[in-house]
Amino acid sequence: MNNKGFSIGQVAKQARVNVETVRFYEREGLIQRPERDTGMYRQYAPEIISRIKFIRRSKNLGFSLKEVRELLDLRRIPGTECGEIKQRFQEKITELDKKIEDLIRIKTVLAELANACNGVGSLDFCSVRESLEAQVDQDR
Amino acid sequence: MNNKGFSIGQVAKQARVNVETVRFYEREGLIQRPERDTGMYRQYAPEIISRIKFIRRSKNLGFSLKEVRELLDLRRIPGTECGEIKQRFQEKITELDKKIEDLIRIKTVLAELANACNGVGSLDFCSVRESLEAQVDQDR
DNA sequence: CTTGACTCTGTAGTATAGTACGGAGTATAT
DNA sequence: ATATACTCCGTACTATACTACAGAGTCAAG
Repeated sequence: MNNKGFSIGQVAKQARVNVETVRFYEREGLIQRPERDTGMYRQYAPEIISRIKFIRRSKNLGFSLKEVRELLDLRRIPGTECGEIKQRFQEKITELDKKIEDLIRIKTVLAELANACNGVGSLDFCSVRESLEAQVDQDR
Repeated sequence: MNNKGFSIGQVAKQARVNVETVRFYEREGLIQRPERDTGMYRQYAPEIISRIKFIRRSKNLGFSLKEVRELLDLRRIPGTECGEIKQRFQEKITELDKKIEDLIRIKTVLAELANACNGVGSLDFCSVRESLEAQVDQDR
């Protein structure tokens, strides 16, 4: 080993995933194939850790790995004009705004449910229903 | 058929899922078993549609069906005090806030990436790296 | 009273996202 | 030099969340 970088084990530990997941992400094209040291061990630059965390965060927010890959690949579509790239980014940002809205909506439902519980014991089902119904016809 | 309610097909169509999914959610305890008509067909009250949409929205935001079930079951844990229920809701709301923060963070990354693209052609990788790195050590 | 659309139950199949494992090589500490 | 820990590759297994039948019953229209 000529240690000019992180080993896969170190990366996995710091990104709080396991080693197999790092290799899995590599196979799936979510992270680049790293350099290898003399003994064929993977050598990672520290940036990989934030990248893996980014992937995990995105996944945690309901993006599929395919979507995350698209997100990360936006910046280097060969032969694509800057304007077009910006356009695509804008679309993604709009998607994110929609998700944020949805989260706020769910939060509102929960807050209402929590408040509906005023007396002792069980909850008034009517208010639950109202909270849920307020969500109708948002469609998607 | 004695039509005092929606059929499973009508519900599925309105909630934009397919019929099998409605039955699947029933099996998984995410929606209640509905009344049956004379011919053993399921009869749904209109509220079911908003409930299914709520489930879908939550899923789209990275909650597992198990988590959604927990969310929906919060309001009727037998023998649980109101204060405790409220406490649990508060925990969930805190989780949601975290997700909202994460989304905003991802949005920031994308916005920065979009801006990094100023000239013509490919993007400056440094700014990409910076954007990603700004995310480090948020840990989860 | 039959045709076609819909529903029933149950089981099997699929896609996604990992996770585990076997057998072998590599590195380091004693 | 040898035990222990780490890594390699490839394949197999798992959980989650659907999705697709198969074979039978139900319903409404013509």
